[in-house]
Amino acid sequence: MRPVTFDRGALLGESPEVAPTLLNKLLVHGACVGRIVEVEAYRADDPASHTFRGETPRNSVMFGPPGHLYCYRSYGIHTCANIVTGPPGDGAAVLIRALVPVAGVDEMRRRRGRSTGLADGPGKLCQALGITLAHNGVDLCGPGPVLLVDDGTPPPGVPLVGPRVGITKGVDTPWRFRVPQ
DNA sequence: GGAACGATCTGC
DNA sequence: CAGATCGTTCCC
Repeated sequence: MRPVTFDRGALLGESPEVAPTLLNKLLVHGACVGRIVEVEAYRADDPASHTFRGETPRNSVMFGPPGHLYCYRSYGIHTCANIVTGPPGDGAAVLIRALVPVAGVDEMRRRRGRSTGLADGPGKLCQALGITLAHNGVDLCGPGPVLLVDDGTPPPGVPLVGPRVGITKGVDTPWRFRVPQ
């Protein structure tokens, strides 16, 4: 199958159901391409979500249409990237937690200042791909600088499932999904 | 107006 | 294991 930008309609379901279907899709910025291998689901009725207490200037993109990129600053230092899911008004998204580098590895190494551990964390992958807060709100279904691409690789039949990490509320909700191995 | 708290990463 | 580092949110 020829690589195509992701079908926005496939993002309209509930965040925890959509999240595992995003595994093995490609995130593209310029020459840099990474395969999504770990994600977490967040939604508005979820105390761990940025949207739990309603819309604010920071999280407004999460209340917009699906297929857009929600970027935020974490711990005052890192940028993290989410794919907005559900219909407008839902306040749901899928956090991209890890990528496997596919192309543009030299550029990723240069941005990261190291040769390994390029994109195995939500802050690391944004640095590797050059995703910043300036990309908040861009349409991943195109046209735009950052794209979500389906190259025909299916998601794993049985993803690894577990609790989300780095949060203090909703810690028992198993909405973290990974490609096995 | 101010203080507390992170959906993290790195180096010690 | 603790420091870095700063925007967002909430409370006074």
